[in-house]
Amino acid sequence: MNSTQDIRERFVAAAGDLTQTLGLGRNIGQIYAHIYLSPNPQSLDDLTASLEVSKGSASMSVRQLEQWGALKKIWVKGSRKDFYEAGIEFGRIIRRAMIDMVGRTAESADGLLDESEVWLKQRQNGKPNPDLAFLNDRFKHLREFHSRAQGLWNSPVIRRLLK
Amino acid sequence: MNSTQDIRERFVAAAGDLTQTLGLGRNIGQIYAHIYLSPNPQSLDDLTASLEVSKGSASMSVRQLEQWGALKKIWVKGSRKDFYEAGIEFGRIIRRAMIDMVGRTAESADGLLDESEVWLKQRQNGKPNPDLAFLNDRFKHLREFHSRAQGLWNSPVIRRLLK
DNA sequence: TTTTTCGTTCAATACAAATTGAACGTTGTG
DNA sequence: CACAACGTTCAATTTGTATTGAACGAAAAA
Repeated sequence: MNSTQDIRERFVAAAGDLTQTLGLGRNIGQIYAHIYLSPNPQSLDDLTASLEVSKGSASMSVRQLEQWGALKKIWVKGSRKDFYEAGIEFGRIIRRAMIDMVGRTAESADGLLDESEVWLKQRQNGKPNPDLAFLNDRFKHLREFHSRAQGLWNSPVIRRLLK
Repeated sequence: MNSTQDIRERFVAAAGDLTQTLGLGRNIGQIYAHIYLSPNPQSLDDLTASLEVSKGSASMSVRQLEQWGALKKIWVKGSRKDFYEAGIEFGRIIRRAMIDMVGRTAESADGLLDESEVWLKQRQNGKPNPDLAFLNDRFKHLREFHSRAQGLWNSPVIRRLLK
């Protein structure tokens, strides 16, 4: 490694790989890493120049990162461009990103569980049914884990990190 | 919903959607959900019949789920097929899956951080350099979060859930 | 032995999502 | 006014990866 620029590029690449494996694209990670390691606020054109991404992609990525609190828009007098600097509260950022990504799907799964348990209760009057009993066990097990996970998510320990 | 089979199918679909948005394919979620909700151990052929997936895909998905402890191979006398039943320790499963997926990438990022800090220290002798100082701050910030995250990951609260 | 029944592999394919870039609306500028 | 400098949008394209299916090897059955 010869210059600070080399370090930056390696971090940008690493962050890109990370967000890639996480299912977000490469640009998200690269753009955030670049701005996080830049002393000065960066404009869209800075991004398209430093990283090699299209302006459209930069615009969309920046907006998403902004929604997660990962970037903040900065006013710079004398220029009518939008500049961005990095938010550094990783915990809050991660929390918002997770909610944004799996939130809807998870909630829909929760709803299905509720619905299924109601349906099951309505059918548990008559003669004993092994199949219904088995499903009932599974749903109970799901509920227990869901409850524990919910509790953990709201626990002080987690809140301290993801605050 | 008219029968237990309908419920199963809806859960299979929901699980497929969930693993899809998580970046794993649909099959992983569908296969696990199907076996989780099946009173009897299931063979590869059962899977290709119930869900509509190829045998190759079922074989690979089952192996991955097995590595995460999400499925256990069961011997059934009289048949030379492999049968599987569901592991129900979600916490352990999730933990293993996370390590398996982001582990390598995260470790490589850790290594880069170590490497960069060493490099930075070597250059911090001479005259004060604002650029180096800024990078130093960022690395320090990264280290702090990394340390907190590491601590949380190994905390009793988390271990209780992901055990 | 030959034949069938398994599970596995991997190159080809299909699919979903990320990325592009041209066209557009808006707002400042000369 | 016309023109330039922005950021945004979205259909088209590219990219990454999940999924397929034919070919294969192993092991039991006939």
